[in-house]
Amino acid sequence: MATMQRLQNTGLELFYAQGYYDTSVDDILKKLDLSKGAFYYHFDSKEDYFIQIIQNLLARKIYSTLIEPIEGHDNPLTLITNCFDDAMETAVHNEMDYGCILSNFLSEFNGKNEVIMRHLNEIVTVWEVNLVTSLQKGKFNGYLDRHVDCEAAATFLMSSYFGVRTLMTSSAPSAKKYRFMSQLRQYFKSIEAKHVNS
Amino acid sequence: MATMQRLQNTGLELFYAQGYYDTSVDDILKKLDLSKGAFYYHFDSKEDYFIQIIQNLLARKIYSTLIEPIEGHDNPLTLITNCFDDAMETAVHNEMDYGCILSNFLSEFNGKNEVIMRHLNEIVTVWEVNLVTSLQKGKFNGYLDRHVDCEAAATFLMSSYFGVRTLMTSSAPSAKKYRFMSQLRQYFKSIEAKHVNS
DNA sequence: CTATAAAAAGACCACTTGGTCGGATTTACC
DNA sequence: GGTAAATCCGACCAAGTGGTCTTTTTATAG
Repeated sequence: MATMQRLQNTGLELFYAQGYYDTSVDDILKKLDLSKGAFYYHFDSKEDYFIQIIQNLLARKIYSTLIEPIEGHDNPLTLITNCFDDAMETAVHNEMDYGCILSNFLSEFNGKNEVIMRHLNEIVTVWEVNLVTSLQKGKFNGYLDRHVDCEAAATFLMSSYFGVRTLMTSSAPSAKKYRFMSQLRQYFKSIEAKHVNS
Repeated sequence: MATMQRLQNTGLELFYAQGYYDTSVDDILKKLDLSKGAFYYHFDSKEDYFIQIIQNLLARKIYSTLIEPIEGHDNPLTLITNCFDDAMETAVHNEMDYGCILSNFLSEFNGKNEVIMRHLNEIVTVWEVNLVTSLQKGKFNGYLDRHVDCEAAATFLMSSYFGVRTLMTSSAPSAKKYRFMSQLRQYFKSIEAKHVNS
């Protein structure tokens, strides 16, 4: 694999595990047995390096785990339920789970680095837009109650997901997941279309 | 005010705004016009310093804003609604809002410092216990539906609050708050007691 | 084989980090 | 006033930080 790819991959790994400010360029270089020269040949600075990681790796990761799974014409509530369940199940079985990458970076850079924040917020917006669209389509297709505020629902869903991933890291992730999912279903039941059929 | 108090106060301030690892002892000392000697006379280390801040300031702060307001014999759903609304309203009007302190620290120290994590988790647990108790009492008093899983509801509430506070920092905090609250009420409507009266 | 550029090495730099320590200065108390 | 303890100062240290720069290796095309 090309040096640049390896640098980005282990960069994301370490930044996720230790945070951006607590991970030095030397840490990454040591792990890959590379030199300063190799690093600064490919990247202008640590910040430039991180931004490229965001765009190349983080954005795709969020897309494949949180956005792509909810695209489709089925009931969005079902899709979202399964999507969250899958994502959390992966976290439960991951011994090195440190919460939602995106959420962690948001709180790490908030108020400290505007440039990086813009890139992170872009990803958040993409997720939000896709969620809203999915919910609106679901409403149009008769899965959701007509009175549901889709923007509000999207915000609520994103919030709860970010939060539960943080909470899962503190203790008993499996129990947290189970409890969260039960209440998510409860919430979904309250916004799904009341079937006036039969 | 005593030096030790000043150190702890501005310490919490800076750690909240810039994060623990990106705030140096010198930063704090410079802001207070104090010397290294003063600092290390009062505290053994930066970590010891932070732990004392957690126990003396953070714990009280969480208690007064998130725990104490939901104690009482009224409808817990109303109390929680008002509590969250107040906390978020304060954040909206705070130009220097960086999200929920507790949530931020959790994601910063997760997987990096077990000692500090234990102290943070303790606060989380206290919050959780109080929420569960409050909900159970509400169920007993006929405010909540009999089938509600109070532990699960507490996890869900904590998650969503942590998450929305993170989301609020990225953009449009006021809108995020409004949307969040509307869906929180929606959720609460689904777990409140179905009044079979009249 | 050779010329040329891409890629990587690693010594080096100025600066910051958490932490130490001997001494100076306040403060409290007899 | 004297004295002892509490408080604080600030020079100093080793280890690390992001970043630069010259040199060497490696690949590639003629």
